[in-house]
Amino acid sequence: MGIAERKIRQKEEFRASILEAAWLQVLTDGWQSLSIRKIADAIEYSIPVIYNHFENKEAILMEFTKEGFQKLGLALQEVKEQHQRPAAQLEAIANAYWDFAFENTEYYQLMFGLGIPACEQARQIPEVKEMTSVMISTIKTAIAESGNPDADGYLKYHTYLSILHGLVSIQMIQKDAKSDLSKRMILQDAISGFIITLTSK
Amino acid sequence: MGIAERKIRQKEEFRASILEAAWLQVLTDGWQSLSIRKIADAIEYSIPVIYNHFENKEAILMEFTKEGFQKLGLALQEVKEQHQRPAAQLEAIANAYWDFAFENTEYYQLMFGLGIPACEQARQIPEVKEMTSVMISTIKTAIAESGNPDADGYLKYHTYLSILHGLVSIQMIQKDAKSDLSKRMILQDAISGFIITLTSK
DNA sequence: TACTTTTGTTAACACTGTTAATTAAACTAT
DNA sequence: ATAGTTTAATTAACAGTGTTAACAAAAGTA
Repeated sequence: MGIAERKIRQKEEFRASILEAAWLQVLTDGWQSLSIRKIADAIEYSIPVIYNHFENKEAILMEFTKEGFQKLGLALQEVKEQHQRPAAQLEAIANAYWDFAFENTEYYQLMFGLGIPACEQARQIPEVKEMTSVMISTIKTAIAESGNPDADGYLKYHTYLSILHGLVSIQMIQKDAKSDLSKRMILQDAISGFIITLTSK
Repeated sequence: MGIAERKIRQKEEFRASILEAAWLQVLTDGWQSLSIRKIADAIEYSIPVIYNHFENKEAILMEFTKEGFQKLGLALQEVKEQHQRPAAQLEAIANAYWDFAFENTEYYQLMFGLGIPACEQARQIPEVKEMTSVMISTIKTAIAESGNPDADGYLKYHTYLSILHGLVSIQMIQKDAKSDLSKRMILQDAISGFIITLTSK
């Protein structure tokens, strides 16, 4: 009864070809341009066959999200093993994380829900500058009054904003995971850590 | 010649009514559900009139993005003025930033390009756990071997991941703004700061 | 060969953003 | 007040999107 096996194998190949065509599209024009019709066109089948293998478009994107986390996990594990001291490991992991994100922007955007069209030109908005200036000025005076007056204000500002944004957007994705209080503790922890490294040398 | 003035005023009112209807829709069902047709329906006009006031849909969303940054900027400025010491100001700003984000999630998502559909259920993916376990285990051993063995590993993990994700996604938005080297310096700065507060008391 | 199950296609539904052509309204000048 | 001009708004369509019901074709089974 190898006939059933072959069917399963064919089905698996079909599924893989869908993902392959979809990923090619994502790599070419970004995940926003992915459409069922384009996939169907690429694999030279009619549209509804795709729904025999994936419940909907979201399921296809979810597949890549999983793949992304898997790849990232492996990459982090790998660099970790190349170091002994935990501090060195954490540094290596951070660098690997960074590299993964920018060498696989499509993966990363899917994994963390990035990529609203309106944000593409967001950096040119004057309101952004006005907001950031509040932060920058505060950080600069903090540095000036600290025991480490030759720290780079802009660098520290980016660090500060990144910590804030990272905290917020991570918590925003995993909505119900934590209590408001424990979320606030994470914020407190990160910010107090930042302030310490900012004001002391 | 008050007639020209009135026209300008009417045009401004029209524009405002479009934004009002659009924002109501965003608040009700999220920015992903916003459509030109729904706006036209809400203001009881035909579809193309909207294009007399906004170049396209993106321009409408951009308007809210600007509004968001303006509101955030004002909120930060306000809390800053309530404190004297820069360190206290930075803490207050961080809290205000946090509050703004979660009291105005629609604004925040627009401002930072968050909200891909596939990410809603992303926390249940097993691959995520496997990736995070690499980080968590490293941090826990770092804590154990440090002079501060009673630190909360999960809390520090969240801080670590948030810093990384914040750095990445901020840099991803403002693509060309900085050189790769200066970006890497920001990463280095943030991570070394984190490690210091992690391993030392 | 006849029957059943699986597989694939056609065609449509209900949406989306955007725009050209056309009509209705408002204003200007005679 | 009427004729001409400019502005405003509408209808209708184009080109897409995800999704699905109804039907036809192929494959496997008796």
